[in-house]
Amino acid sequence: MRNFGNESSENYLETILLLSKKLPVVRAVDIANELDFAKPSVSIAMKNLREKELITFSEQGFIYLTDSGREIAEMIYERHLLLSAWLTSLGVPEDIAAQDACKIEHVISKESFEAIRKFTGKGQ
Amino acid sequence: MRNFGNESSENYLETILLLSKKLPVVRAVDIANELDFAKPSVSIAMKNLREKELITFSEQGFIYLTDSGREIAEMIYERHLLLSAWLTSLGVPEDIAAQDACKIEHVISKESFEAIRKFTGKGQ
DNA sequence: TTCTTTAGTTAGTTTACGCTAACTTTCATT
DNA sequence: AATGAAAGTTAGCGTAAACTAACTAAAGAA
Repeated sequence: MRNFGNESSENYLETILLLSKKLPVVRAVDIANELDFAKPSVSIAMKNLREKELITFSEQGFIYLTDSGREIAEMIYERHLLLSAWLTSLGVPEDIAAQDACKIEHVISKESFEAIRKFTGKGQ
Repeated sequence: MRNFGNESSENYLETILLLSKKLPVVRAVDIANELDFAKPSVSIAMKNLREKELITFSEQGFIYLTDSGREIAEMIYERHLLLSAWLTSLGVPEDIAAQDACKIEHVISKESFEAIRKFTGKGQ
């Protein structure tokens, strides 16, 4: 039952990807606002992500995904989109579907996700 | 992203229900063996569950679900069975389906679970 | 130029939830 | 009766990940 540490990191990476689609640059404070976390929480999380080489900082402190960070972020984001679309198609209200997708996306196996993808026919 | 404390408790309650179907009585050590946790971890978890009035202890130290504990345990167990059957039906290997169900069952909303149940037609 | 706001960091706290080491109690066997 | 295994508990540790308080540094406005 113990947290193995991936979930929180995955969530930050996904949020960075999301914000990079909406904003010209991503700063720690943007992430804090998006996730409704305190600034120091984000600051420390970014330090950890940088140590794991999943993000880099520009001179001005802007945050960018590395290749490996982007790979994780895109995987999670894809899961998020597919899972929430799927739940919505089953009649779950959009906001609840999104919330659930946000949880499931971090715990589901590759195998199960691929099975759902094939099943929903939204493959590749 | 913080753990709000339910997941671990739910898992213990589900395990107690499961063991009560297999064994004449359930002891802390049986739970420790089933979950592959150390005895003190279970001891402390049981103290917490008792404080929340989700289990009781007999004189001999046997563990029983209260009505509210059983309600949670049965809800989670039902989710487990349905989710793993569903994933298996999509072609996910049984052990992986069971593992995933074990995670998803704790984070999915009532709404989404009911939607899946209706969809799979195994409802009520 | 000085003052204020904004962004980021550092230090230290909290809660959850695993763990080991070491203790007691009970019970069975020699 | 003594030994030893099994069950449970207590005390204390470690880690993850959030938090607040309080600092620095940069940038804009009076």
